[in-house]
Amino acid sequence: MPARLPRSFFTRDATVVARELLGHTLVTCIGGIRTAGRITETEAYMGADDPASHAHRGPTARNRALFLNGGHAYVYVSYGVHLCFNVSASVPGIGQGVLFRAVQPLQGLGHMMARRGRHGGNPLTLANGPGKLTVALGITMEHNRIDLLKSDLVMIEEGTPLNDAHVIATPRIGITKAADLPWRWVAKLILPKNITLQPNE
DNA sequence: CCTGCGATATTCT
DNA sequence: GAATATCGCAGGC
Repeated sequence: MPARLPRSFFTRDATVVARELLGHTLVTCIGGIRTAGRITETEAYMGADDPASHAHRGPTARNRALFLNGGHAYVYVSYGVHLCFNVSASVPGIGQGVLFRAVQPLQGLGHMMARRGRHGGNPLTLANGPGKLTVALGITMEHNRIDLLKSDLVMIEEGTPLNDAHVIATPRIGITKAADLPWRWVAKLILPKNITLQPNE
């Protein structure tokens, strides 16, 4: 079993954590079922200085997890329907975090497919979005605020880091404020449909 | 292939 | 009342 990423990985700025998370492994062990995915798409939210961040206006009942020490889970309901999974970054009192937007299924494929129901048939679209990823991995609001370095339910294990040659930085998705900042990172070999490679890339 | 829209928690005006 | 860190469906081409 690979080692977990250490606390010092998560206590840095969210922009650094988001970039460095690519290639590592998001693991859940829920109901005795181990599922895992390679992290392929992340976004950084820089807290007080970032108008697109949930933490921009300070702590609330919902966003409290973002202000915990780096390495804690922040799970929230998006558009009243979907769950999104984040990890807190930086140090206690600073509301930074990283949104997980996509993973490549690695372990427990059958369980992920079952959790996704009739949409689980295609491995390429099993966990390629923030709402899909939480369903596939079995993440719920019960996992909000847990410490990913201590919990046996949700954890981040060491994988294979990606070189800059294999990573693209782009603007974040679905936001209107600070929409020009390139704080979304995507593993190049698994490109979302709205990205196209140039011939010399 | 594409575009429009419903669902509806939480926060802000 | 309006906006939002989304997804899947319906319908048109």
